[in-house]
Amino acid sequence: MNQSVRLTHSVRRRLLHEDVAEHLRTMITEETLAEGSRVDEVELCALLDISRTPLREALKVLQSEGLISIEPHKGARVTAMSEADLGELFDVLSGLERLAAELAAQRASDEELEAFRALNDEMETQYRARDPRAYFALNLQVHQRVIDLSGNRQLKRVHSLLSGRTRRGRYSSTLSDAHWDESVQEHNALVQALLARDGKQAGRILFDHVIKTGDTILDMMQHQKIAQA
Amino acid sequence: MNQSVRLTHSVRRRLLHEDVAEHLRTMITEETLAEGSRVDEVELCALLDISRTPLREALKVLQSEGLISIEPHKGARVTAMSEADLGELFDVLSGLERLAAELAAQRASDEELEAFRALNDEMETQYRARDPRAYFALNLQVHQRVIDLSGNRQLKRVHSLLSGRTRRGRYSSTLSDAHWDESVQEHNALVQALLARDGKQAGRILFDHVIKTGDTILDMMQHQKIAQA
DNA sequence: GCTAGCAATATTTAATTCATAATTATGTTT
DNA sequence: AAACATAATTATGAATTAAATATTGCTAGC
Repeated sequence: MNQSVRLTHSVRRRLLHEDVAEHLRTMITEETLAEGSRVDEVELCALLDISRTPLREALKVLQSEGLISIEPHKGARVTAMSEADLGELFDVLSGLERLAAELAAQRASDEELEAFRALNDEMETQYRARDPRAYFALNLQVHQRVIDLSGNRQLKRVHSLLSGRTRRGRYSSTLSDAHWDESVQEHNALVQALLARDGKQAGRILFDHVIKTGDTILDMMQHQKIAQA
Repeated sequence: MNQSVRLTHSVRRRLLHEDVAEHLRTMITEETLAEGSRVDEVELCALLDISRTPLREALKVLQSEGLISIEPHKGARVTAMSEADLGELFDVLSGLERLAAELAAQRASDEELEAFRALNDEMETQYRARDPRAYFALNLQVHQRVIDLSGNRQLKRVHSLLSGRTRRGRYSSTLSDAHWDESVQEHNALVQALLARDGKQAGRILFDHVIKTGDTILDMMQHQKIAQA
Protein backbone atom coordinates (compact mmCIF):
# COMPACT_ATOMS: atom_id res chain seq x y z
CA MET A 1 0.00 0.00 0.00
CA ASN A 2 1.71 3.16 -1.17
CA GLN A 3 1.02 6.14 1.00
CA SER A 4 0.07 9.50 -0.38
CA VAL A 5 2.85 11.96 -1.06
CA ARG A 6 3.83 14.12 1.89
CA LEU A 7 5.79 17.30 1.45
CA THR A 8 8.79 17.68 3.66
CA HIS A 9 8.68 21.19 5.05
CA SER A 10 12.21 22.46 5.00
CA VAL A 11 11.96 24.42 8.22
CA ARG A 12 10.40 21.96 10.59
CA ARG A 13 10.05 18.26 9.81
CA ARG A 14 6.58 17.02 10.43
CA LEU A 15 5.91 13.75 12.11
CA LEU A 16 3.11 11.55 10.89
CA HIS A 17 1.53 11.05 14.27
CA GLU A 18 1.46 14.80 14.81
CA ASP A 19 -0.50 15.29 11.63
CA VAL A 20 -2.78 12.47 12.65
CA ALA A 21 -3.32 14.00 16.09
CA GLU A 22 -4.20 17.35 14.57
CA HIS A 23 -6.52 15.66 12.13
CA LEU A 24 -8.27 13.84 14.94
CA ARG A 25 -8.60 17.04 16.95
CA THR A 26 -10.51 18.73 14.17
CA MET A 27 -12.57 15.61 13.60
CA ILE A 28 -13.56 15.69 17.25
CA THR A 29 -14.21 19.43 17.24
CA GLU A 30 -16.40 19.18 14.16
CA GLU A 31 -18.07 16.11 15.57
CA THR A 32 -17.08 13.92 12.66
CA LEU A 33 -16.07 11.67 15.50
CA ALA A 34 -19.11 11.67 17.73
CA GLU A 35 -18.79 12.12 21.44
CA GLY A 36 -18.41 8.81 23.23
CA SER A 37 -18.07 6.87 20.02
CA ARG A 38 -15.54 4.09 19.79
CA VAL A 39 -12.49 4.62 17.64
CA ASP A 40 -11.95 1.61 15.42
CA GLU A 41 -8.23 1.56 14.76
CA VAL A 42 -8.20 -0.37 11.51
CA GLU A 43 -11.14 1.58 10.17
CA LEU A 44 -9.49 4.91 10.89
CA CYS A 45 -6.20 3.69 9.49
CA ALA A 46 -7.92 2.81 6.24
CA LEU A 47 -9.63 6.19 6.18
CA LEU A 48 -6.42 8.14 6.76
CA ASP A 49 -4.27 5.76 4.73
CA ILE A 50 -1.73 5.13 7.45
CA SER A 51 -0.66 2.16 9.50
CA ARG A 52 -1.69 1.57 13.07
CA THR A 53 1.55 2.65 14.72
CA PRO A 54 1.27 6.43 14.13
CA LEU A 55 -2.46 6.32 14.88
CA ARG A 56 -1.86 4.65 18.20
CA GLU A 57 0.86 7.16 19.06
CA ALA A 58 -1.51 9.99 18.23
CA LEU A 59 -4.19 8.46 20.40
CA LYS A 60 -1.81 8.39 23.34
CA VAL A 61 -1.19 12.10 22.91
CA LEU A 62 -4.88 12.92 22.65
CA GLN A 63 -5.49 10.82 25.72
CA SER A 64 -3.16 12.87 27.85
CA GLU A 65 -4.85 15.96 26.43
CA GLY A 66 -8.13 14.56 27.68
CA LEU A 67 -9.84 14.33 24.30
CA ILE A 68 -9.57 10.55 24.10
CA SER A 69 -10.16 7.93 26.77
CA ILE A 70 -8.49 4.56 26.49
CA GLU A 71 -9.57 1.47 28.35
CA PRO A 72 -6.99 -1.32 28.30
CA HIS A 73 -7.87 -4.02 25.83
CA LYS A 74 -11.14 -2.32 25.04
CA GLY A 75 -9.95 0.46 22.84
CA ALA A 76 -10.21 4.20 22.52
CA ARG A 77 -13.28 6.41 22.76
CA VAL A 78 -13.88 10.08 22.21
CA THR A 79 -14.11 11.42 25.72
CA ALA A 80 -17.70 12.18 26.59
CA MET A 81 -17.82 15.63 28.12
CA SER A 82 -20.70 16.20 30.46
CA GLU A 83 -22.04 19.65 31.16
CA ALA A 84 -20.53 19.32 34.60
CA ASP A 85 -17.12 18.78 33.01
CA LEU A 86 -17.60 21.80 30.80
CA GLY A 87 -18.58 23.90 33.79
CA GLU A 88 -15.49 22.78 35.66
CA LEU A 89 -13.40 23.55 32.63
CA PHE A 90 -14.66 27.12 32.49
CA ASP A 91 -13.98 27.55 36.19
CA VAL A 92 -10.37 26.57 35.63
CA LEU A 93 -10.10 28.77 32.55
CA SER A 94 -11.40 31.74 34.50
CA GLY A 95 -8.74 31.10 37.13
CA LEU A 96 -6.04 30.96 34.49
CA GLU A 97 -7.17 34.08 32.68
CA ARG A 98 -7.45 36.00 35.92
CA LEU A 99 -3.82 35.16 36.61
CA ALA A 100 -2.89 36.12 33.07
CA ALA A 101 -4.55 39.52 33.44
CA GLU A 102 -2.76 40.17 36.72
CA LEU A 103 0.60 39.27 35.23
CA ALA A 104 -0.09 41.22 32.05
CA ALA A 105 -0.81 44.36 34.06
CA GLN A 106 2.60 44.00 35.65
CA ARG A 107 4.75 42.87 32.78
CA ALA A 108 3.31 44.02 29.48
CA SER A 109 4.91 47.00 27.80
CA ASP A 110 2.93 50.14 27.00
CA GLU A 111 3.15 49.30 23.32
CA GLU A 112 1.73 45.83 23.89
CA LEU A 113 -1.14 47.21 25.91
CA GLU A 114 -1.82 49.78 23.21
CA ALA A 115 -1.94 47.01 20.61
CA PHE A 116 -4.29 45.11 22.88
CA ARG A 117 -6.56 48.12 23.04
CA ALA A 118 -6.53 48.32 19.27
CA LEU A 119 -7.46 44.66 18.98
CA ASN A 120 -10.30 45.20 21.40
CA ASP A 121 -11.48 48.23 19.41
CA GLU A 122 -11.49 46.12 16.28
CA MET A 123 -13.67 43.62 18.04
CA GLU A 124 -16.04 46.33 19.19
CA THR A 125 -16.33 47.47 15.59
CA GLN A 126 -17.61 44.03 14.66
CA TYR A 127 -20.00 44.25 17.56
CA ARG A 128 -21.43 47.52 16.22
CA ALA A 129 -21.63 45.94 12.78
CA ARG A 130 -23.46 43.02 14.42
CA ASP A 131 -21.23 40.48 12.72
CA PRO A 132 -21.26 37.57 15.20
CA ARG A 133 -18.86 35.45 13.20
CA ALA A 134 -16.16 38.09 12.93
CA TYR A 135 -16.76 39.11 16.54
CA PHE A 136 -16.38 35.53 17.70
CA ALA A 137 -13.09 35.07 15.89
CA LEU A 138 -11.69 38.30 17.31
CA ASN A 139 -12.96 37.42 20.75
CA LEU A 140 -10.87 34.26 20.72
CA GLN A 141 -7.87 36.35 19.72
CA VAL A 142 -8.42 38.82 22.53
CA HIS A 143 -8.47 36.12 25.17
CA GLN A 144 -5.44 34.51 23.63
CA ARG A 145 -3.66 37.85 23.66
CA VAL A 146 -4.15 38.30 27.38
CA ILE A 147 -2.47 34.96 27.90
CA ASP A 148 0.39 35.99 25.65
CA LEU A 149 0.78 39.32 27.45
CA SER A 150 1.32 37.46 30.70
CA GLY A 151 4.65 36.34 29.28
CA ASN A 152 4.22 33.00 31.01
CA ARG A 153 4.81 30.12 28.62
CA GLN A 154 3.65 27.48 31.07
CA LEU A 155 0.40 29.36 31.44
CA LYS A 156 0.09 29.52 27.69
CA ARG A 157 0.62 25.78 27.38
CA VAL A 158 -1.97 24.77 29.89
CA HIS A 159 -4.46 27.37 28.71
CA SER A 160 -4.35 26.16 25.14
CA LEU A 161 -4.76 22.62 26.40
CA LEU A 162 -7.93 23.41 28.30
CA SER A 163 -9.43 25.88 25.86
CA GLY A 164 -8.97 23.23 23.19
CA ARG A 165 -11.33 21.05 25.13
CA THR A 166 -14.03 23.72 25.10
CA ARG A 167 -13.80 24.11 21.35
CA ARG A 168 -16.61 21.70 20.71
CA GLY A 169 -18.87 23.55 23.13
CA ARG A 170 -18.00 26.92 21.70
CA TYR A 171 -18.15 25.67 18.16
CA SER A 172 -21.71 24.47 18.50
CA SER A 173 -22.96 27.58 20.19
CA THR A 174 -22.97 31.16 19.08
CA LEU A 175 -23.28 34.03 21.48
CA SER A 176 -26.58 35.05 22.95
CA ASP A 177 -27.57 38.65 22.31
CA ALA A 178 -28.15 39.41 25.96
CA HIS A 179 -24.65 38.26 26.86
CA TRP A 180 -23.18 40.07 23.89
CA ASP A 181 -23.82 43.64 25.08
CA GLU A 182 -22.58 42.85 28.54
CA SER A 183 -19.55 41.09 27.17
CA VAL A 184 -18.41 44.11 25.20
CA GLN A 185 -18.67 46.32 28.25
CA GLU A 186 -16.62 43.89 30.28
CA HIS A 187 -13.94 43.77 27.63
CA ASN A 188 -13.69 47.54 27.63
CA ALA A 189 -13.44 47.57 31.39
CA LEU A 190 -10.64 45.04 31.11
CA VAL A 191 -8.72 47.26 28.71
CA GLN A 192 -9.11 50.23 31.02
CA ALA A 193 -7.90 48.28 34.04
CA LEU A 194 -4.87 47.01 32.15
CA LEU A 195 -3.97 50.47 30.88
CA ALA A 196 -4.25 51.72 34.45
CA ARG A 197 -1.93 48.86 35.46
CA ASP A 198 -4.51 47.71 37.95
CA GLY A 199 -3.82 43.98 37.90
CA LYS A 200 -6.22 43.00 40.65
CA GLN A 201 -9.07 44.81 38.98
CA ALA A 202 -8.22 43.43 35.53
CA GLY A 203 -8.07 39.94 36.98
CA ARG A 204 -11.41 40.33 38.72
CA ILE A 205 -13.08 41.57 35.55
CA LEU A 206 -11.74 38.80 33.35
CA PHE A 207 -12.50 36.15 35.96
CA ASP A 208 -16.13 37.16 36.21
CA HIS A 209 -16.36 37.53 32.46
CA VAL A 210 -15.17 34.01 31.71
CA ILE A 211 -17.46 32.57 34.38
CA LYS A 212 -20.41 34.34 32.77
CA THR A 213 -19.40 33.12 29.32
CA GLY A 214 -19.30 29.56 30.57
CA ASP A 215 -22.71 29.93 32.21
CA THR A 216 -24.14 31.35 29.01
CA ILE A 217 -22.83 28.47 26.93
CA LEU A 218 -24.18 25.94 29.41
CA ASP A 219 -27.57 27.66 29.35
CA MET A 220 -27.66 27.49 25.60
CA MET A 221 -26.74 23.82 25.60
CA GLN A 222 -29.58 23.09 27.97
CA HIS A 223 -32.02 25.05 25.83
CA GLN A 224 -30.86 23.20 22.76
CA LYS A 225 -31.40 19.95 24.56
CA ILE A 226 -34.92 20.95 25.55
CA ALA A 227 -35.63 22.13 22.02
CA GLN A 228 -34.47 18.81 20.63
CA ALA A 229 -36.61 16.79 23.03
CA MET B 1 14.03 -12.63 23.80
CA ASN B 2 11.53 -13.68 26.43
CA GLN B 3 10.23 -10.88 28.52
CA SER B 4 10.11 -11.03 32.27
CA VAL B 5 6.95 -12.23 33.91
CA ARG B 6 4.39 -9.53 34.53
CA LEU B 7 1.58 -9.98 37.01
CA THR B 8 -1.86 -9.20 35.71
CA HIS B 9 -3.68 -7.19 38.35
CA SER B 10 -7.17 -8.51 38.46
CA VAL B 11 -8.87 -5.20 39.11
CA ARG B 12 -7.35 -2.95 36.51
CA ARG B 13 -5.29 -4.25 33.64
CA ARG B 14 -2.11 -2.33 33.33
CA LEU B 15 -0.73 -1.32 30.00
CA LEU B 16 2.95 -1.72 29.39
CA HIS B 17 3.48 1.82 28.18
CA GLU B 18 1.78 3.15 31.31
CA ASP B 19 4.21 1.30 33.52
CA VAL B 20 7.03 2.52 31.36
CA ALA B 21 5.80 6.11 31.57
CA GLU B 22 5.58 5.92 35.33
CA HIS B 23 9.02 4.38 35.50
CA LEU B 24 10.45 7.15 33.36
CA ARG B 25 8.76 9.81 35.50
CA THR B 26 10.50 8.57 38.60
CA MET B 27 13.76 8.21 36.71
CA ILE B 28 13.48 11.84 35.70
CA THR B 29 12.45 12.96 39.18
CA GLU B 30 15.33 11.15 40.80
CA GLU B 31 17.66 12.39 38.09
CA THR B 32 18.63 8.91 36.99
CA LEU B 33 17.88 10.46 33.64
CA ALA B 34 19.76 13.70 33.72
CA GLU B 35 18.18 16.93 32.61
CA GLY B 36 18.75 17.56 28.92
CA SER B 37 20.26 14.14 28.38
CA ARG B 38 19.38 12.20 25.29
CA VAL B 39 17.18 9.15 25.66
CA ASP B 40 18.71 6.26 23.77
CA GLU B 41 15.78 4.08 22.80
CA VAL B 42 17.59 0.79 22.33
CA GLU B 43 19.60 1.29 25.49
CA LEU B 44 16.52 2.00 27.57
CA CYS B 45 14.68 -0.89 25.98
CA ALA B 46 17.45 -3.24 26.97
CA LEU B 47 17.47 -1.79 30.49
CA LEU B 48 13.72 -2.17 30.96
CA ASP B 49 13.53 -5.38 28.97
CA ILE B 50 10.80 -4.23 26.62
CA SER B 51 10.55 -3.58 22.93
CA ARG B 52 10.61 -0.13 21.42
CA THR B 53 6.90 0.25 20.70
CA PRO B 54 5.70 0.71 24.30
CA LEU B 55 8.69 2.91 25.06
CA ARG B 56 7.90 5.18 22.15
CA GLU B 57 4.24 5.35 23.21
CA ALA B 58 5.33 6.28 26.72
CA LEU B 59 7.63 8.98 25.36
CA LYS B 60 4.73 10.53 23.46
CA VAL B 61 2.75 10.76 26.69
CA LEU B 62 5.63 12.29 28.61
CA GLN B 63 6.14 14.72 25.79
CA SER B 64 2.65 16.11 26.07
CA GLU B 65 3.19 16.29 29.81
CA GLY B 66 6.21 18.44 29.12
CA LEU B 67 8.78 16.15 30.73
CA ILE B 68 10.23 14.99 27.43
CA SER B 69 11.06 16.97 24.30
CA ILE B 70 11.15 15.22 20.97
CA GLU B 71 12.85 16.59 17.89
CA PRO B 72 11.84 14.78 14.72
CA HIS B 73 14.49 12.32 13.59
CA LYS B 74 16.79 13.43 16.34
CA GLY B 75 15.26 11.64 19.24
CA ALA B 76 13.98 12.37 22.71
CA ARG B 77 15.56 14.39 25.46
CA VAL B 78 14.65 15.05 29.06
CA THR B 79 13.23 18.55 28.94
CA ALA B 80 15.70 21.00 30.35
CA MET B 81 13.85 23.20 32.79
CA SER B 82 15.33 26.61 33.30
CA GLU B 83 14.79 28.52 36.50
CA ALA B 84 12.59 30.85 34.53
CA ASP B 85 10.41 27.91 33.58
CA LEU B 86 10.21 26.81 37.18
CA GLY B 87 9.25 30.30 38.27
CA GLU B 88 6.51 30.43 35.65
CA LEU B 89 5.32 27.03 36.79
CA PHE B 90 4.95 28.21 40.36
CA ASP B 91 3.05 31.27 39.20
CA VAL B 92 0.55 29.05 37.45
CA LEU B 93 0.33 26.69 40.40
CA SER B 94 -0.40 29.60 42.71
CA GLY B 95 -3.21 30.65 40.40
CA LEU B 96 -4.64 27.15 40.39
CA GLU B 97 -4.42 26.69 44.13
CA ARG B 98 -6.01 30.07 44.76
CA LEU B 99 -8.95 28.97 42.65
CA ALA B 100 -9.07 25.66 44.48
CA ALA B 101 -9.19 27.40 47.84
CA GLU B 102 -12.00 29.67 46.71
CA LEU B 103 -14.03 26.76 45.42
CA ALA B 104 -13.28 24.66 48.48
CA ALA B 105 -14.61 27.39 50.76
CA GLN B 106 -17.85 27.29 48.82
CA ARG B 107 -18.33 23.60 48.20
CA ALA B 108 -16.57 21.54 50.84
CA SER B 109 -18.67 20.00 53.61
CA ASP B 110 -18.07 20.79 57.25
CA GLU B 111 -16.76 17.27 57.74
CA GLU B 112 -14.28 17.65 54.92
CA LEU B 113 -13.00 20.93 56.31
CA GLU B 114 -12.68 19.39 59.73
CA ALA B 115 -10.62 16.53 58.25
CA PHE B 116 -8.51 19.13 56.48
CA ARG B 117 -7.89 20.88 59.75
CA ALA B 118 -6.84 17.56 61.28
CA LEU B 119 -4.43 16.94 58.44
CA ASN B 120 -2.96 20.37 58.92
CA ASP B 121 -2.61 19.76 62.65
CA GLU B 122 -0.76 16.55 61.92
CA MET B 123 1.61 18.49 59.74
CA GLU B 124 2.15 21.07 62.45
CA THR B 125 3.03 18.26 64.83
CA GLN B 126 5.83 17.23 62.52
CA TYR B 127 6.89 20.85 62.38
CA ARG B 128 7.16 20.97 66.17
CA ALA B 129 9.04 17.68 66.08
CA ARG B 130 11.34 19.29 63.51
CA ASP B 131 11.03 16.32 61.18
CA PRO B 132 11.49 17.90 57.75
CA ARG B 133 10.96 14.70 55.84
CA ALA B 134 7.62 13.87 57.45
CA TYR B 135 6.60 17.50 57.24
CA PHE B 136 7.43 17.63 53.57
CA ALA B 137 5.35 14.54 52.80
CA LEU B 138 2.38 15.91 54.71
CA ASN B 139 2.77 19.29 53.10
CA LEU B 140 2.32 17.72 49.69
CA GLN B 141 -0.81 16.01 50.97
CA VAL B 142 -2.23 19.24 52.31
CA HIS B 143 -1.87 21.02 49.01
CA GLN B 144 -3.31 18.04 47.22
CA ARG B 145 -6.24 18.03 49.61
CA VAL B 146 -7.16 21.63 48.82
CA ILE B 147 -7.35 20.67 45.18
CA ASP B 148 -9.54 17.69 46.03
CA LEU B 149 -11.81 19.82 48.18
CA SER B 150 -12.50 22.07 45.22
CA GLY B 151 -14.44 19.18 43.73
CA ASN B 152 -13.19 20.20 40.31
CA ARG B 153 -11.74 17.24 38.45
CA GLN B 154 -10.38 19.31 35.59
CA LEU B 155 -8.52 21.41 38.11
CA LYS B 156 -7.16 18.26 39.70
CA ARG B 157 -5.96 16.99 36.35
CA VAL B 158 -4.08 20.07 35.35
CA HIS B 159 -2.70 20.64 38.83
CA SER B 160 -1.20 17.18 39.00
CA LEU B 161 0.24 17.72 35.56
CA LEU B 162 2.05 20.90 36.55
CA SER B 163 3.03 19.91 40.06
CA GLY B 164 4.57 16.79 38.57
CA ARG B 165 6.93 19.03 36.67
CA THR B 166 8.10 20.72 39.85
CA ARG B 167 8.89 17.41 41.52
CA ARG B 168 12.50 17.50 40.51
CA GLY B 169 12.94 20.99 41.92
CA ARG B 170 11.20 20.13 45.14
CA TYR B 171 12.97 16.80 45.42
CA SER B 172 16.41 18.34 45.22
CA SER B 173 15.68 21.03 47.75
CA THR B 174 14.53 20.79 51.30
CA LEU B 175 12.81 23.64 53.04
CA SER B 176 14.74 26.52 54.43
CA ASP B 177 14.25 27.12 58.13
CA ALA B 178 13.28 30.73 57.67
CA HIS B 179 10.53 29.80 55.26
CA TRP B 180 9.41 26.92 57.42
CA ASP B 181 8.11 28.97 60.36
CA GLU B 182 6.31 31.36 58.05
CA SER B 183 4.90 28.51 56.07
CA VAL B 184 3.26 26.91 59.07
CA GLN B 185 1.62 30.18 60.01
CA GLU B 186 0.27 30.60 56.52
CA HIS B 187 -1.15 27.12 56.53
CA ASN B 188 -2.95 27.79 59.79
CA ALA B 189 -4.34 31.02 58.41
CA LEU B 190 -5.58 29.06 55.41
CA VAL B 191 -7.42 26.59 57.63
CA GLN B 192 -9.05 29.42 59.56
CA ALA B 193 -10.17 31.17 56.40
CA LEU B 194 -11.65 27.96 55.02
CA LEU B 195 -13.49 27.17 58.26
CA ALA B 196 -14.86 30.71 58.18
CA ARG B 197 -15.96 30.02 54.59
CA ASP B 198 -14.03 33.08 53.48
CA GLY B 199 -13.07 31.97 49.98
CA LYS B 200 -11.43 35.20 48.87
CA GLN B 201 -9.25 35.29 51.94
CA ALA B 202 -8.34 31.61 51.68
CA GLY B 203 -7.45 32.10 48.04
CA ARG B 204 -5.29 35.13 48.79
CA ILE B 205 -3.42 33.30 51.53
CA LEU B 206 -2.72 30.21 49.47
CA PHE B 207 -1.76 32.27 46.42
CA ASP B 208 0.84 34.23 48.34
CA HIS B 209 2.04 31.10 50.08
CA VAL B 210 2.72 29.20 46.87
CA ILE B 211 4.46 32.21 45.35
CA LYS B 212 6.72 32.41 48.39
CA THR B 213 7.44 28.70 48.24
CA GLY B 214 8.46 29.00 44.62
CA ASP B 215 10.70 31.96 45.38
CA THR B 216 12.33 30.05 48.23
CA ILE B 217 13.07 27.06 46.05
CA LEU B 218 14.52 29.27 43.34
CA ASP B 219 16.69 31.03 45.89
CA MET B 220 18.01 27.73 47.13
CA MET B 221 18.77 26.55 43.63
CA GLN B 222 20.76 29.68 42.97
CA HIS B 223 22.68 29.28 46.19
CA GLN B 224 23.41 25.68 45.32
CA LYS B 225 24.68 26.81 41.97
CA ILE B 226 26.94 29.37 43.55
CA ALA B 227 28.17 26.81 46.05
CA GLN B 228 28.97 24.39 43.27
CA ALA B 229 30.88 26.99 41.26
C1' DG C 1 46.05 22.98 6.26
C1' DC C 2 41.28 23.57 5.70
C1' DT C 3 36.75 22.99 3.62
C1' DA C 4 33.35 20.55 0.98
C1' DG C 5 31.22 16.57 -0.61
C1' DC C 6 30.40 11.78 -0.33
C1' DA C 7 29.93 7.44 1.89
C1' DA C 8 29.11 4.64 5.81
C1' DT C 9 26.95 4.13 10.11
C1' DA C 10 23.71 4.69 13.51
C1' DT C 11 19.11 6.04 14.88
C1' DT C 12 14.59 7.07 14.25
C1' DT C 13 10.03 6.42 11.96
C1' DA C 14 6.46 3.61 10.21
C1' DA C 15 4.51 -0.84 8.42
C1' DT C 16 3.81 -5.54 9.23
C1' DT C 17 3.40 -9.57 11.83
C1' DC C 18 2.39 -12.19 15.83
C1' DA C 19 0.17 -12.92 20.32
C1' DT C 20 -3.27 -12.16 23.63
C1' DA C 21 -7.43 -10.54 25.52
C1' DA C 22 -12.40 -9.44 24.94
C1' DT C 23 -16.63 -9.93 22.79
C1' DT C 24 -20.04 -12.24 20.40
C1' DA C 25 -22.41 -16.11 18.87
C1' DT C 26 -23.75 -20.71 19.15
C1' DG C 27 -24.93 -24.83 21.37
C1' DT C 28 -26.39 -27.36 25.20
C1' DT C 29 -28.66 -28.05 29.40
C1' DT C 30 -32.03 -27.11 32.82
C1' DA D 1 -37.59 -20.68 26.56
C1' DA D 2 -33.90 -18.91 29.14
C1' DA D 3 -29.43 -19.03 31.01
C1' DC D 4 -24.87 -20.54 31.21
C1' DA D 5 -20.72 -22.35 29.16
C1' DT D 6 -17.70 -22.82 25.48
C1' DA D 7 -15.92 -21.91 20.98
C1' DA D 8 -14.99 -18.69 17.26
C1' DT D 9 -14.25 -14.20 15.76
C1' DT D 10 -12.61 -9.67 16.19
C1' DA D 11 -9.84 -6.10 17.91
C1' DT D 12 -6.12 -4.56 20.72
C1' DG D 13 -1.22 -4.90 22.53
C1' DA D 14 3.53 -5.62 21.60
C1' DA D 15 7.61 -7.26 18.81
C1' DT D 16 9.89 -7.39 14.62
C1' DT D 17 11.24 -5.85 10.29
C1' DA D 18 11.87 -2.57 6.71
C1' DA D 19 12.55 2.18 5.12
C1' DA D 20 13.87 6.89 5.71
C1' DT D 21 16.75 10.42 7.79
C1' DA D 22 20.53 12.40 10.24
C1' DT D 23 25.18 12.28 11.81
C1' DT D 24 29.89 11.25 11.60
C1' DG D 25 34.12 10.26 9.50
C1' DC D 26 36.91 10.03 5.55
C1' DT D 27 38.81 11.49 1.21
C1' DA D 28 39.65 14.67 -2.35
C1' DG D 29 40.23 19.15 -4.00
C1' DC D 30 41.40 23.90 -3.26
